[in-house]
Amino acid sequence: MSLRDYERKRDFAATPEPAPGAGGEPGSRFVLHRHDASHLHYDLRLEHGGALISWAVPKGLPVPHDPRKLAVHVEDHPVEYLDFRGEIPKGQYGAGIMDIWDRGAWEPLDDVASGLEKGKLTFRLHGARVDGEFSLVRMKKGERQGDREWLIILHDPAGLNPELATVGRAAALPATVEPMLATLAAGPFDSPGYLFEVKYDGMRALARLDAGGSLSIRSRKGTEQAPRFPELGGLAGNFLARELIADGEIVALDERGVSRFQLLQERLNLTGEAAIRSAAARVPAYYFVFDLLYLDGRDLRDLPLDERRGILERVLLPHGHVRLSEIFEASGTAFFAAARENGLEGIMAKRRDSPYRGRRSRDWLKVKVTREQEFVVGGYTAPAGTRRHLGALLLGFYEGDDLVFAGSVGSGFSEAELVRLGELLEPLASAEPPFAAPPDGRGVTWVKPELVASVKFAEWTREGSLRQPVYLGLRDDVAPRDVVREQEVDAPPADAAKDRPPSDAPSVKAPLPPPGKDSRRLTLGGHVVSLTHLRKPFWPEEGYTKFDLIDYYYRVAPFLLPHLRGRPLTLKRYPDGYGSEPFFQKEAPTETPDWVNRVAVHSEAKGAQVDLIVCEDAATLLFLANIACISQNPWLSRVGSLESPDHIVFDLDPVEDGGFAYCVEAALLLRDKLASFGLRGYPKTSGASGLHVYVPLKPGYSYGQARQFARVVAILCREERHDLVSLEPSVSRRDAPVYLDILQNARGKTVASVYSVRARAGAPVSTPLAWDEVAPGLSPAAFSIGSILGRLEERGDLFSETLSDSQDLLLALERGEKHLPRR
DNA sequence: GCTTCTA
DNA sequence: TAGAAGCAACGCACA
DNA sequence: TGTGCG
Ligand SMILES: [Mn+2]
Ligand SMILES: [Mn+2]
Repeated sequence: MSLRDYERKRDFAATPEPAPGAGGEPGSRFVLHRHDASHLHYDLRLEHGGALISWAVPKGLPVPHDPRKLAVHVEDHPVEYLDFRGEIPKGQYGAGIMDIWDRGAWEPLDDVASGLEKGKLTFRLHGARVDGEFSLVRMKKGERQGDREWLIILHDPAGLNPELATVGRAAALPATVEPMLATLAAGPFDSPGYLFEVKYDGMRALARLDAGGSLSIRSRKGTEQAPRFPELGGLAGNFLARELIADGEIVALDERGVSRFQLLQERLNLTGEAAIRSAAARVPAYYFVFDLLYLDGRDLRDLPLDERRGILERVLLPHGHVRLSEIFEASGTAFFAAARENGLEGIMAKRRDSPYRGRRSRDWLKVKVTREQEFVVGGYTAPAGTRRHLGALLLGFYEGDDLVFAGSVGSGFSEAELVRLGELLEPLASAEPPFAAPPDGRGVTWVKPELVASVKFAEWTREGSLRQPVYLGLRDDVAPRDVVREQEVDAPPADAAKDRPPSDAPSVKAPLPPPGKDSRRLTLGGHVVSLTHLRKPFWPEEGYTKFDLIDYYYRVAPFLLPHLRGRPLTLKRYPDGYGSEPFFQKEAPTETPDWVNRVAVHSEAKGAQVDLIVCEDAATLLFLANIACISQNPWLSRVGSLESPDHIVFDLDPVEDGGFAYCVEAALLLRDKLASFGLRGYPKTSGASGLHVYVPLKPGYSYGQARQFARVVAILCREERHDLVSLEPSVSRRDAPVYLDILQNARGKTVASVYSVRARAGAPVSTPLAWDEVAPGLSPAAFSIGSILGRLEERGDLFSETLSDSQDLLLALERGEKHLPRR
């Protein structure tokens, strides 16, 4: 079928629908339109042979309970229709609102041409909402509508995922929202608790799309930007959403693809549609989206950043002028170095667990390559020599109600900019200096503090003025009263949860609803996790099922994830429950969803790189629980510094069953030995039979160094209590009731993490302890999936300091020397 | 628990 | 088509 | 260089 029918039915002067165009590269995309015309229906369009083969699907896609639905074959549409959404005016063909319900790639499972001919086409849709196998089958001739009636049949009923409708909390679309602002950080840092992102150099903007399709794009100051950027008018076509609020940065890109505010400037001082259109052609703007605050009836702002980002990636289809911000998961320092090399302005570091708050926050940090910030223009000096219009701008920032003088900037102006500044400043002239403590006023024209300029500079002098300032441009998206001196804060500790008011402290999640069936699909952070065999007994004596294991990990995730992030895992799987034969697995199995993070590690045996799973989010944790990983077994080091452990582990195992009380005694001995080096150890039950004591380390020690130090401490313990502590790896030669194992401090070795469930009777959990709990009477069985959540709610994460209390071994050795026994 | 190989 | 196999593998310490 | 250990 050619596009002739399509063209014949439409008047392109009257409908916003696209006229057939060049077509572009051939592909195999599909779109499912929701078409609110005389009857609400859906239109499925499959890209093939330079056009879209189209079916009207009156009752929508087939669903599990109704897997066969009518589809009416209609005229081919041009490929430009893939992106189309809008209102077709009354009187036109197909009048009504056309919206994109899903789209993506389709994959024919047999030959398309012959399938169309024969009347049977089987294919998969890989959309953002739908991922499943379907057939289109032509019904027998002779019925009404000739041979236009087909059936669309769903083959795998697991295919559809409406779960995004329950993320966040129900709320009406807010009329306005305040943007979350970042705090300046002193320098780059590494922390698995943070997401690192390109810092775009442009104009911050919140985009709001309502159910009627109208788009508003607001600057930080709240002024409407949409008319300035007609190329962003199609933003709705980039989102699988009917209503949304997104946060991002409008930028102009240089030839290397780097955003530069100076380029965007050309777009900011225009009036008149024609001028805007021609500037848009010369300097196109792009909107880089980095956050999603609202989606189709759900307010997402209280969700952690990780989850918001996951949902954003799921509903945003980056193309054209709307893009997704670039992030970097692992090392902030490495990313910063790369950013500097590539001429970026800097990087952002955002706490993964932070909610979106409409104010300046330390949860978002910016690390700048060059120092640059906004200043209020408070006056200008007369030109000298050949310079015209003005010499320098006098700059200030607000401290409370006072405008504080910060120096003058006299370079960075083009001739045209001098002219423009002269025109803008003249009417603002004022007899009174705006500064609270004005500098020498000779030759200065004071102005009302209304203009805001962006200025780059080398540093602040001790007197509080700018060294080597360079003018970058005016910006009208920042209110003068919001201009303050940006104060640097120190890089946060590696711990995501320390130095943090309790408002954002983790809390136990509400339980998942109990399973009605044996399987279920759950959407978490925009990822769909398939949960299976939910009613399989995993602890038959206690009546715990696999669902109970999954539910436990779901609820404990806010506490556990900070301890897992960045660490490769060794999987130990018990498909038939805690008493069954487990098997180990390192390489991510083929069925691992593609959204699960991995790190490539060289495998000696395979002589190749092997992808190990790194658990960064709750969805991954539930995937692991579903494949019967009862405990989580992370490395002692993290992605980015895999050769360098961030803690030492002392593993205290009772040599004989029931020897836990000896472990308690040995742990107290160990604590004292560590204290003699000035070190703090953090105890937890292993959950199985013994205790673990962690000593968090400063970055940079090798596994060998960590182990060597652990050995020194272990030997001191043994020397003091031959009768209590054995260091003997050989089981048969242990001559004391506790084996103090330091050999786990090696690359690739793992220890059951804190909050891990153990494959033991009663489903015990590895539980952090306060030292005063490490005392006679302590029982590891007291902490289990049935009992630990209350404790967590009450006491918080007693292990959070293992992520921040990094200790220096050289210092420890110096301090310990005086306590060492004489040889 | 799930994929892939083998009979 | 049912059933079985596979799914770590490396560093360390001591002999 | 091999074996036990985790
Ligand atoms: Mn239609
Ligand atoms: Mn142990």
